[in-house]
Amino acid sequence: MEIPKTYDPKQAEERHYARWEAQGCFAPEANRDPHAPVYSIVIPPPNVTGSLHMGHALQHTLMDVLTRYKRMSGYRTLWLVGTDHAGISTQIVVERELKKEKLTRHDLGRERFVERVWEWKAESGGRITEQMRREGASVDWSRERFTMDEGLSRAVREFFVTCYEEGLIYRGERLINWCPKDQTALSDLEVDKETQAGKLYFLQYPLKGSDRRITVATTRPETMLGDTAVAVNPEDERYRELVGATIELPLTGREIPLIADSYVDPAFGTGAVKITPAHDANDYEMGERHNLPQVVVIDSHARMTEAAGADFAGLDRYEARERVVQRFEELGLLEKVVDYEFAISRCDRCRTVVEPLISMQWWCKQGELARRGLELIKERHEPHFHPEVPWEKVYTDWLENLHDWTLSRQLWWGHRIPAWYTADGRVFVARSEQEARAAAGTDELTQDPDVLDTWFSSALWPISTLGWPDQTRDLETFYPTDVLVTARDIIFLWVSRMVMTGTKFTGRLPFRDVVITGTVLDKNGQKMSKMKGNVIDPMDVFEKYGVDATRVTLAASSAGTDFPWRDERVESYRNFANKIWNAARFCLLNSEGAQVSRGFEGARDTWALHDRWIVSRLNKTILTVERALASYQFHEAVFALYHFFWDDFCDWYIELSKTEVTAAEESESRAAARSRVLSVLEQALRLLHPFMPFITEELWQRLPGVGADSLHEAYASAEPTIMLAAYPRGEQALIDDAAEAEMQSVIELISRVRSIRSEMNIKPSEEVELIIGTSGDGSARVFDASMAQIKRLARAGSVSFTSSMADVPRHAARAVLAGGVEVALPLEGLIDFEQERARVEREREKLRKEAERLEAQLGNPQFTERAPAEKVAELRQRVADIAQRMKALEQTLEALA
RNA sequence: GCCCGCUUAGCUCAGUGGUAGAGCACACGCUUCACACGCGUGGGGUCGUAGGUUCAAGUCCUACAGCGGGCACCA
Repeated sequence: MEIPKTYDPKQAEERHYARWEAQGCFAPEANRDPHAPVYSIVIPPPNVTGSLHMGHALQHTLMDVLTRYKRMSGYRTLWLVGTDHAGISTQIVVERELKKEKLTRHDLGRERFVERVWEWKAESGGRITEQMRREGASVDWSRERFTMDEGLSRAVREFFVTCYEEGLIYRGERLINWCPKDQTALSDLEVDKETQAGKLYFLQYPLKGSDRRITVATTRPETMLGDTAVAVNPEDERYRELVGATIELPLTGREIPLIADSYVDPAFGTGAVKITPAHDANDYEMGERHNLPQVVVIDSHARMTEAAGADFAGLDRYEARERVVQRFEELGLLEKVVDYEFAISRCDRCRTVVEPLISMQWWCKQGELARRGLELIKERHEPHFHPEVPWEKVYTDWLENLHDWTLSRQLWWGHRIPAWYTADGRVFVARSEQEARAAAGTDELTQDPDVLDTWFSSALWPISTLGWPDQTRDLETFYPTDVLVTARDIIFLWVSRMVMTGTKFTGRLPFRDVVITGTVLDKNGQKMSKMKGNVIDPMDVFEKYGVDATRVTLAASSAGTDFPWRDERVESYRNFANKIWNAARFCLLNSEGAQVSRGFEGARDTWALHDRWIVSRLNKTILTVERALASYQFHEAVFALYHFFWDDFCDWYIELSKTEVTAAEESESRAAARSRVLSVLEQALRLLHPFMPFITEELWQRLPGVGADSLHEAYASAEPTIMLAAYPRGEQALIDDAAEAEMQSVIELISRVRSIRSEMNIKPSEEVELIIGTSGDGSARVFDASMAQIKRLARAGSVSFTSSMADVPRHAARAVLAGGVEVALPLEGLIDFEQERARVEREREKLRKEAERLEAQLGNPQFTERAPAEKVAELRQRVADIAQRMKALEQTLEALA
């Protein structure tokens, strides 16, 4: 059999995914057991415009690990996939395309533009799904959904209309976040607050009928053109007698009142605040309280309006700022300008500074929708966040402090708001235009031009993808889902809103668990961003190191906290993949006459020590993996598998088995040993499959004796594939602590001999003689049974036992093992007595210190009284062991004297 | 301002009250018939600081320091 020495990921990756998909392995229907338990996950739908980033790769890896694990465990498993229409992002992308043709969306008109977006989606939307195939994501493509599919759009209308009828959705004029570039309203969650170095301007306003002036401080002087009051704190002594006075607002000729409001902080600035109800959220509220007029001086393009006065109309907001400041200076009304750091809001799509504007929009009341979710998290900790700290609290705090949600967007791409208006301005909200016409009693209706926030349809994703509002079989079977795996930045935008819709429309939470992953940072711990140019494309990493290595790296790094991406790390897992490849290569090159299925036939007491040991280690590993995955501790599962495979299986088991496995003569025992090694390998491949789907399939397919019989019974009729093989179950009965202890003593013996060899600079090719001194406690029997292995791995030509170390030649290096077993290597001519004594004395000193510490602890009556009896016994045992070893070391020193 | 997280080997990080761990890096040796993307052997730690709880603290509590994050209407 020709097997290359180095694993080439690409050829495996290209072959297997297409086959799995074609054979329907990903769909829950692959499972033929009518009583199978159900496991389901819905993917957070990536933007259809996008390409995968490291965060996706991380989340998808975790979801795929869970999905493959549950599928192999016999669950009827659905990982539902789809993409999001991503309103603003997609519209921007297509507008950018149009710009290349020197066109704007307005040139095309709404209908043609929307067609154009659909065309674009048809051409480019497949990129992200192709990338998901590359990742090995075992999603069910037969149920792929898009948030603008007819079914999902129907769900959106149902949601909207129901809430409208219940008074949860309403239309109203309020101050909103407006993006002057994208020309749309944004919700509070779609703007990023940023601190910025700027200036604080102190402007003086003259009082009417007096030469007094009142000074106000502002970061946005241009808004003074829209001031309709100045406010002070009613308790503020400095201004008390001025309340009610009239101010002559400079540059406008307008007269505005000086009012009192307890919102004003007397300690900040001058204690007097200019009030611009049309352009500031706080001022808006104060304006409502005091019935102040709203003077709109900035328009939707962030330019000054006619109302700003002839000198300013048409100016950009920043030009206007300069000119206002200049005028104040000319008038002698600019008191001072100081450096000041303040927060500005940017559109999270285009980074433009948003403008607060008063605008008519659709809103969704959040309080009532959130109530059930709040009860569940507070009373039952549902959904259960992983890690629970800090996300449960973050989520709870947000639900407790909700503002109404701005639903409408002034875009063309998205779900059109299902509201129609008559010529005289009456509004009809309905599931269809026909319904609206019937209700209005006229066909002369105009539909609201706005579309809904992208997150509105996302909020329905777990139910709409399964068929809601119809009570479909899928909805019945797969809802609620088991777990949601996502990033922290959409806990509010998405997670909380799915909870609202899920509890409202089904009475149940859409998922039991929520796994919040950390963020993948660059190698310096910086957030990746296109602007910084430090983005690592997962496709490049796949290309360089292979998909499996990348997946394991991500799973191993995901302890819930952010982590820097380091090539060294993925390199080490690339090496791991190669290790797996070569271990399998060894097994296959020595597989003649062997079969996986014949691995551990026969009574256990006929197995060799290392066989009982590896089976015990294997089962402990399986139990660890089970426990780790049940609590989403992916890194723990990876570490357990990595160390089992590399340390236990490769470094020890294969080496311990080599004498038999590589025997030149064909024999029953050689075939049996080969079968056992193959069988452990095969179990390990199954265990690794959810993390490393490609290499495990590639190798599994080549193993002798795997086939239809290897499949989980739920998939009995399928084509053989490791992804439908049964995931190993950990069996307590196969854990053999005695075998592990015995094996440990053999390993210690070999390691100590190797250590001496290394210290004594004995060439690896040179064989040594070993004399083992045992005190007749049965350890001689253990070593004797593993004689061939000890000889091979310690490179010993001969091994003999003695009951008295006094017989050992003086020219020997010695060591004392746990349990007082002694080992000596006669090394005529190589021993420097002085040096050897120093070595032994160092060891004795180490033991003496440890014994001292332990004895002090045992000498403390509070310890022996209060600590658990087993702890005390364990300590006594250790002290006894040390005493025995010390005694042996003393004798060794005497022999060297 | 409020809330939260982190601080463990040179680096990046695991760590469940009871003998401090991994990967990488480093040092020495190795064409040992699966693998140099490897094998063997080593060195390297007062677990941020100061208190407290406990028989016992890297682990639990309090304060402080440094770093990072989230929320917030201070002009």
